Amino acid sequence: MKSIYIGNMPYSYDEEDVREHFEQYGDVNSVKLIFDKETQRPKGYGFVEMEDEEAGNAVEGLNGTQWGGRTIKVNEANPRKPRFQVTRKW
DNA sequence: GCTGAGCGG
Repeated sequence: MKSIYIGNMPYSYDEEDVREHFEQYGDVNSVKLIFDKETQRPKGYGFVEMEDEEAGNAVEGLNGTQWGGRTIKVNEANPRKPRFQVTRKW
């Protein structure tokens, strides 16, 4: 499983919209969009979890594409704090 | 109710 970073999204996008884009490349395990904890406004970026191959395809296929008129950024996400990553698949 | 760098409310 891989985490994918999505940036520069339109603020109007929600997790369902993101999921639909990524499901063209495989099964989406989870979608997480980041909101500002104080104002509750979307920060315009988020994360998607997919299987490794499908994640690669999705990154290749979706990076630099236009979502609602905005060119989004799609990349493999940085690993989070190691102690919080309890679910490893080794 | 807009805005626009960024890696997790």
